[in-house]
Amino acid sequence: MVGSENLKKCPECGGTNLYNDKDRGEMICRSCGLLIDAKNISLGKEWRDFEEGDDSEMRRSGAPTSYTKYDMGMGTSIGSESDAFSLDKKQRYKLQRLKRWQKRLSTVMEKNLKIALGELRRLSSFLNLPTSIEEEAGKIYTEAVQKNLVRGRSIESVVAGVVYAACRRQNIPRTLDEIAEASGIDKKEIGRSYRYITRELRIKILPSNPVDYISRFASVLKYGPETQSRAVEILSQALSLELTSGRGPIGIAAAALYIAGLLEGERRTQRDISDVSGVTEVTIRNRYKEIIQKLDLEDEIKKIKAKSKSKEDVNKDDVF
DNA sequence: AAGACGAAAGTGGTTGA
DNA sequence: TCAACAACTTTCGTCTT
Repeated sequence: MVGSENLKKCPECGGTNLYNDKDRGEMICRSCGLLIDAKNISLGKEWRDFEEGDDSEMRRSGAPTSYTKYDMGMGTSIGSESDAFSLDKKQRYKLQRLKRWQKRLSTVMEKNLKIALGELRRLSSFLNLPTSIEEEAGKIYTEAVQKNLVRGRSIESVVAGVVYAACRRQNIPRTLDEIAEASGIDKKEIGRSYRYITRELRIKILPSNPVDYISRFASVLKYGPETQSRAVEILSQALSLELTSGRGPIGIAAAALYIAGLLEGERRTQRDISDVSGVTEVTIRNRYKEIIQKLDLEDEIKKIKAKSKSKEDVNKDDVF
């Protein structure tokens, strides 16, 4: 069973060496780096069994458990009627109390989870996130509810924060701005919930890698594949020179793209890049300056600017 | 006129006493 | 808990293309 994805061609370079990154829900051309189809949403875990022969391993009854179902597809209740007969008075009382507690807890929690998971579903489909992220976000949210971390803040803001965290965890970062726009929640509010939840649940999140932003920004800005790979190259050099420590990864990615655009003759204004990336022109300029200094690109850029200038002159001559 | 540049003041978060 | 601090933003004037 050869997947049909192998038959597709890259619209940019015509190459057939495509890489279907299921975790990210992205299709990437291996020869030119073009992001082909970001909406190619993966279904995450494959739980069906297509191997011939012994399929008993994979046979299931019922739906797969999922954190995006509020009770993971299962219900739990403490004790049954018949249990109580085998217990003495004291134990029976204890059991009753437990049952009452569970009922109260679970109804409050379930109500919360139902709303939250609905919102989560809406958000992640709006943002075109793969189900693996929805799963992880659901899992984190469930934990947060169990530890009473949602109290005092809106369900929506916590969901947004949790989605942000899940994206970061899977190295498919979305900017806070994007999530803010999709959820209608203030950026600061999302950041607050995000920090609170990750701190309280001790979720380890590595600082995001600027490279993770390149393909998305580049495709919105309609940069060609050469520019993209040039930007990645610039990034890795900047990374090894430790230009990046303590700096916001988005600003670095934006600057690398800006520089790559200059070098490859695909000029975009700082404003364009600023709009897409959500960092200001000032920050792009600052990173830009730092990077071209440390990478000795100043001369090269001067040359290119001079060249484009002389080209304009030539064009003027042509007119007359 | 639009884009690029940079100074100055303001914002929100982190850190360390 | 508070102040110092770094990164980033906002705003604005100036220079360049």
